[in-house]
Amino acid sequence: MRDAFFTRVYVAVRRIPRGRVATYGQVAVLLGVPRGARAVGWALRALRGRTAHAVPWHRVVGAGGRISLRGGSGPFVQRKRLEAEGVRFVGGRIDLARYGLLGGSRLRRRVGR
DNA sequence: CTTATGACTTTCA
DNA sequence: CTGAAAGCCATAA
Repeated sequence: MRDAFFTRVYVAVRRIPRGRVATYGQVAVLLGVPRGARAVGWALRALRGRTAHAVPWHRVVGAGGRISLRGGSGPFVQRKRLEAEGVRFVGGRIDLARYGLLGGSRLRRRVGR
């Protein structure tokens, strides 16, 4: 089965719940390619030219919760969309511990500190 | 098959 | 923290 690698990426990204984000590396791991972060980016990049796509690409960020997109209005759009879903940016970064795909910690109920 | 590119990640200075 | 370099994957030419 050598179906398009893109399809797998899109499926994985679609699995990301609303209000949550995942890193390229995480998606790559889910696909079975821990080091295929770049490949994931390549697949998402292909969406740019697509008109209709049900892929929440804005939920995919770089390591550390930082937007990897560069140039153009990409970064701006992504941030805007994430904020619209409830994702909070702190210092231009996202707290993966909370909004991360595997964010064990949930909002509300401060763990203390 | 070889090169080049890129929405990545990690490490070192 | 910022910047450069190397490593890894998939695709295009």
